[in-house]
Amino acid sequence: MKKIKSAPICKIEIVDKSKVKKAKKNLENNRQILQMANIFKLLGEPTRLKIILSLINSELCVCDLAAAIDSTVSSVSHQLRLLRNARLVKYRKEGKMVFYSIEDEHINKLIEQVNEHIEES
Amino acid sequence: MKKIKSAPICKIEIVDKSKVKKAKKNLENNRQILQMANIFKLLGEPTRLKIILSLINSELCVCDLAAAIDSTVSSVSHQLRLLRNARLVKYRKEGKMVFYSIEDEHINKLIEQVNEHIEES
DNA sequence: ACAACACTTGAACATTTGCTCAAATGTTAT
DNA sequence: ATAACATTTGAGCAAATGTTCAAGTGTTGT
Repeated sequence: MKKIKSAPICKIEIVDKSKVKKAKKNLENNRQILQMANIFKLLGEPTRLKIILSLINSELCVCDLAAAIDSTVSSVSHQLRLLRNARLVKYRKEGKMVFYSIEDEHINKLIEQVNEHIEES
Repeated sequence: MKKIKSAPICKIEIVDKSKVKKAKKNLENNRQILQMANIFKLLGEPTRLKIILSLINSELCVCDLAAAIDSTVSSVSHQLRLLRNARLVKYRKEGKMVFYSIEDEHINKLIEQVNEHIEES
């Protein structure tokens, strides 16, 4: 049943070649995977997640965001830049103030999904 | 000259107190937020995300997983432990081999949601 | 023009974290 | 019992990352 060929990384052979092949099919689009990982990573930091959660109800200026999540304006601004770049939040300028809000409702659905997962454990 | 208007964290006052209050309401359950962030963080690393994506079609043993994502058995095993702890994957022992699979379908839905977000940019 | 303000940005620092290597565990076969 | 094997685990290290502090940008009001 098992075949013996020269070992690549593991010492053992691949156990089920067809399953590995199928699995690799899901990994073909590497650029997309990195993009997905980046979105998840951004939501995976408490500070940034709190920013997102704060923005679910309404837009907020940077200072109010800092107050809401109990952080500093500088730290929040740094994180907002990352969220902006990934199009998780958008902003609107009004005089010297900048109001941030959530870019689209996929984010809200992501939050809901994760909550469902958590509530079951 | 300096101007002191009862400065809290920012020098400025909170601009919209009611909105900040609402925002804070979403942050009350800190334990839950940390749990959510942890799930996102786990999916936010390319290696781990690839593991999850590989497991979408079928269960795989550790060695085949390593082959699928082009990594080492040790590295994969380390990451699997984290995914196991967060109940993102489950496992089944068969002799000296261990087969991993996805714990529940919320994970698949998370992946779908993120893809929808990406496809729009 | 000047100062105050809301926000952004860069650099330095400490912490976190993923990978590698080596050793350990537990299972199966001889 | 010994050997081979699939997987796990711990320590060490380099790279990534979040926060802080200070300086910079652009806008408003005097």
